[in-house]
Amino acid sequence: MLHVAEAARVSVATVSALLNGTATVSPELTQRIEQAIRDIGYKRNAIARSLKMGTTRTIGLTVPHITNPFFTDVVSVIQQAFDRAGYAVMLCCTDEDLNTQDEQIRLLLDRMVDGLIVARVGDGGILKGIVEDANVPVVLLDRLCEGVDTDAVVLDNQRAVFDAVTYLIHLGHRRIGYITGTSDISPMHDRMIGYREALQAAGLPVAEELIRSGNFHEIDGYNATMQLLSLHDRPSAIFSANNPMVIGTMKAIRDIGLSCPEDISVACFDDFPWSDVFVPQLTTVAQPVQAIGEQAANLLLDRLAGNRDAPPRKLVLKGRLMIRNSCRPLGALAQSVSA
Amino acid sequence: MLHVAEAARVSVATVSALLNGTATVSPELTQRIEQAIRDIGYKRNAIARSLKMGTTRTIGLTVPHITNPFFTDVVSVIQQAFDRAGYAVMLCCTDEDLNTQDEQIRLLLDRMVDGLIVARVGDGGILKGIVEDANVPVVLLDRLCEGVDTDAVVLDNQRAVFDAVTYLIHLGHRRIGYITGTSDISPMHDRMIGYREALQAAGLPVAEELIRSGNFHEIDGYNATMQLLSLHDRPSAIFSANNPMVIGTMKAIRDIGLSCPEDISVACFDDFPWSDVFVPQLTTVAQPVQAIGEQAANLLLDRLAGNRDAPPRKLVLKGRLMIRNSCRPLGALAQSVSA
DNA sequence: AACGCTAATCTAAACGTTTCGAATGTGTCA
DNA sequence: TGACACATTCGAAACGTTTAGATTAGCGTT
Repeated sequence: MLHVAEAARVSVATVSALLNGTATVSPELTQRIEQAIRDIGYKRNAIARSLKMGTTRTIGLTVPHITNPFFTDVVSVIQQAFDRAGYAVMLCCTDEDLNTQDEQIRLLLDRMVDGLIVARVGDGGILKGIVEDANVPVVLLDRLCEGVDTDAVVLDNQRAVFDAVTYLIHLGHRRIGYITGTSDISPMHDRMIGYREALQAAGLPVAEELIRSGNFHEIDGYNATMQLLSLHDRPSAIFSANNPMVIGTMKAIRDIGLSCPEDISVACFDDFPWSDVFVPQLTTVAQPVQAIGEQAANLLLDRLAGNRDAPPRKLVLKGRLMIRNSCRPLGALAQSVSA
Repeated sequence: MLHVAEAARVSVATVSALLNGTATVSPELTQRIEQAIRDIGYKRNAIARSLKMGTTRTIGLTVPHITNPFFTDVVSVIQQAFDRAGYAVMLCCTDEDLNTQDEQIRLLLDRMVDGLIVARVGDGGILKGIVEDANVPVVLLDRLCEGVDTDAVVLDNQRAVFDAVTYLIHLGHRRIGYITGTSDISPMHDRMIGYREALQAAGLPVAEELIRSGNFHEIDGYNATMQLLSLHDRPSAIFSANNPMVIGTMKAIRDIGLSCPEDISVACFDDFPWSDVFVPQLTTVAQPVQAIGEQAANLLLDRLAGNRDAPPRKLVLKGRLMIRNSCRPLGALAQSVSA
């Protein structure tokens, strides 16, 4: 900017005023300055600007795994939304590890991000302190966090699983296996409640041996399914509360020599682009990823626009059961269908 | 830092020296400073540091679509690699649009990223100028760019498709449909050459009506496949050079009442986690995503470590044909197999 | 006792902006 | 003609660091 000012024979203050439109500058100087900018190929240094202004027009986004199709989609939507608003997005993957998350949040804060969108992990770690200090607005994504009172966008997980399991019950299933991630995060907790309540509402017992948990990875789904299938009174259906884990479920079913849906019905959380292309077409609970991403972005953008004092807003969106053909009717129902 | 210095009754220079280890400071002052840092909860401001140092420990990464499973995986690997090295990653999605890409690169450069990894779009746009000015190192990912001479990591696309199409020919296929993305990017260009050469090497004619192109989206694959399947002498196999488009291919086959592989064989580029779980298990060309991401990160980290003057390095990795069961043998071969 | 050496610490300038308040010039009005 | 308002431009401080060079203190030598 100094060079531009010299070349245009004006002060840096005038150049700045022109660039920001903070004061009127005469047509003559405008002309000279613009010429100088072109000649020099000048680009305003956003770092210096950030230092002075205290704002970086950058936000931080942390998710457990970007390869989880739910997060892939949500990240994509969020990125686009902030791109439109002229913000850059720093992306971090926490790998479901609390220490990693804390470290990354610190990294982002050091870099003076204007806001944070967090699909948190563990108990939230330093998040609590950050929200309380209230210097940078935080939006919780997908997962609430006990003791952290801030904007959030989540799914009505309990209801979504309740509906899915009720659907299985209506098909005639009585023993329904349930595979969950670690229950320290709210969606897993709420989904489990949905499962139990659906059974109870139908007057069915909750058999603890049908509930298995793992650490969100394909291999965990595989192992959990293997255990369920080797039960002497094995379930006729399995619901997987996590998308990557259902891949393991399908592989286990195949490896054990069974087939879906003939021998065992399968449904899972989170839709994905391939789900209605292949056989079996998987019945899933689809999250409104577009809406989730946009709402999260909007909440944060609203705070960034200056609306700091409004009380925390919690948006709860509805899932949608995508009924395909990976679950088959049992007993009397099966006969009436096959007849 | 000023507050810390005051609280510890030292100068800011001493605090800085301690924090950076650039000079020895006495045990006594060390003690006082560390205490003050704890008391105040001081965090070093990375923006001010960046301004002074001219480095942000942040890199920019642009890809066309993060939802394309190839890019999802590569982005994930790259993010992890830079995270380990203490760098933050700014992610941008260009949506296959050159103007968007130019704008995002400018945005990243304004923010003084230390380096750039670009899966470019169109003809590269302002990339050329940036590489020539050589202020910030650039690594090309997946796609080379004419006239842009810099580090790059790409696949041997020609060879990969050559192998895949040759495999189809060995199965007895003579009319092989080919669906490509827009040919202005190097992988699409090279893959097409691989297709043509495989046919020629086998003494087969290249029938132009069997070649269709689209814009990388599912719907384009759908339309292209519909056209191929309504040819009066329709192909017995289809190779899709792009992963998202193959979803459209599968849907078109289903909608038209055919089935894969019985009526038509399908193979495509890019492997994905679901490919060996469902029916048909898709035969794909798997890219070594882990290696691609790591190599790209390493090339850039090497430049960032100071190795600026080495000539551009171009890494060409090999794809791997994952043979599953979406392609069936034809003619005499089919009989010998079914016998 | 004066000197030089080393180690520890400090002062102050710089990085590239923004912005406040002052300075300058021009035209209007009494 | 002098006072005043207004529009335009400028000088300089500030944002929070790093760092070169200056200063100081401590200590062994001669």
